[in-house]
Amino acid sequence: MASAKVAHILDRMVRKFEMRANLDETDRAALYRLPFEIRDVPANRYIAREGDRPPGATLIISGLAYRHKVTIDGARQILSVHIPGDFVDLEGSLLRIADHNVQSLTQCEIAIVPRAALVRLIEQHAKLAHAMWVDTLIDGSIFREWIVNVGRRDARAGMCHLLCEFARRLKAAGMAEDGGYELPMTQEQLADALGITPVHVNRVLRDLDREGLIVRNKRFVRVPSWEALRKVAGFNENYLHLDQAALPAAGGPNYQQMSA
Amino acid sequence: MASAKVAHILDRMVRKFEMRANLDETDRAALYRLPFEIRDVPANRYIAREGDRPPGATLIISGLAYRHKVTIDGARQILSVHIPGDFVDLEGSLLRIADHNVQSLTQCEIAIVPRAALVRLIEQHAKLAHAMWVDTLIDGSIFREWIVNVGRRDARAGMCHLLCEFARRLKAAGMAEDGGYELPMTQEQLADALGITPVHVNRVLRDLDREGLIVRNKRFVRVPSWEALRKVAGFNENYLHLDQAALPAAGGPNYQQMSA
DNA sequence: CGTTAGGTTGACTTGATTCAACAACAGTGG
DNA sequence: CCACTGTTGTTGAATCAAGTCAACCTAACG
Repeated sequence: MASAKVAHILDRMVRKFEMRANLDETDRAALYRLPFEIRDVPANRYIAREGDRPPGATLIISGLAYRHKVTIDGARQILSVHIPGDFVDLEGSLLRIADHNVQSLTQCEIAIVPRAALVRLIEQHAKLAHAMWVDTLIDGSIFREWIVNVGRRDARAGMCHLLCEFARRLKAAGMAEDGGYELPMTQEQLADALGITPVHVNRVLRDLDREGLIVRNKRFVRVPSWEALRKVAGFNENYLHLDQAALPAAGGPNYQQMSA
Repeated sequence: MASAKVAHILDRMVRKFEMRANLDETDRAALYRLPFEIRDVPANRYIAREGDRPPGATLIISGLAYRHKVTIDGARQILSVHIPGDFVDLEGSLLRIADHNVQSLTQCEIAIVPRAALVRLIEQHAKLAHAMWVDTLIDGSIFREWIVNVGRRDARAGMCHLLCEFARRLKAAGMAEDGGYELPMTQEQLADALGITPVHVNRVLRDLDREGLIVRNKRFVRVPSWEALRKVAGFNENYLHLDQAALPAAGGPNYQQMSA
């Protein structure tokens, strides 16, 4: 396929799904043939709202976005942060109703894929459906880790864990160097991700800085020792399933070994 | 199919997946033809362990089970509670490695479905794969609500929310009357689900009881006014997606209306 | 009938919140 | 170019929700 040779706006997404299942050339071509509409979104705009039934699924092309919910008394909880290549509301297309909000974190380019096209795609390409399902499973795994992060880690450990997760995911996406990265969130957003107050975020970051666990320069965070940070966080990256290569088909070459 | 006529051990699971996609007779038959091995599990036993690669997926036939993770310093966080008809570790079969533990809450009957059979099933029955995927999406939605529950609700509201969720899910599964239900967890387990201490759980329950929001008799919880409890919890059941009927196929009768 | 798991309560401590003030900075418009 | 404005970040002091520690109670069970 010619489209695979030149840089394409859907490349990141395709590359991700290639890691989630054994796609063949037909699958890849179908992905590249998906219709979509590109939209530029300024920072902090709603992309989908709880209760909505959006017209299509949203794919992040560039920039970052996050999911969140707001409690009855107005407190916000951030649920996840998404990077280019992520679909942020498959739920909206496959479930009846969106159960959470999606908002742009930075300025974003997004692609809206009409629900009809997406549904057809997964009906006609079992491997792609499988890849997306696996993606949903990994999302679930990350949600679980976040439950632990807000439920059972104190602010300090929780913050370090969040920093480790960002680092690892941004690096895997080729968006961060080893030395550190641009933290894409305000302290208020960090607070809403950790289930604490912005004031406390500030104090925790200050203390981490004083201890030398991180070095801040504006929003750029340099980490002198990942080992030290991971230790404070109790960070184990298994839950990100970054190694998730495609599973062999039933009866395939690795199959015996796996069921043993 | 004869097997659909008499009570069958897989009925609950089949009924659930029927709600998740438009299954046809072939799909249903394939589900009933799944090979499995029944196992009796006493309360509080590990069913799967973090880091494991279990030989198959575990389906709960009777009893309750829960997922949990343990932090580096030994604190436990419960991630979800599962009822009969739920697969509790599809992750184990579709991802490389289990990222959390699964334990029986009460005495359980479980069915172990060999990974091979499951993989074949989803390769040969796109609708079943779709149903399971939708199920994974709903699991994800519940995880998100739990992030909110531990992150942004105080102990009192969190407890009420948990009580509402159990009530609603148990009722949907025909396992609770309107008046109340047998709370299946110890106070320590409730604490681990809410990210607080057992002592505090005790005090919160005592206060709710004193206020008349709940009436306790051993572990049986009677709720005089669901309305009142929902209000304290800020409970909105959307996230459970209980109405999740099967989505129409692309081009099906409801399709126009939906993409409009 | 002792043993153990689960539940209950009080006294004290602590991690995090609240409130309030102020500093740094970017963008905007006169 | 500078004053004005809003957002983000920073800090101290007081307060509070939840944690800790420790004692004791109750029911189930071999």
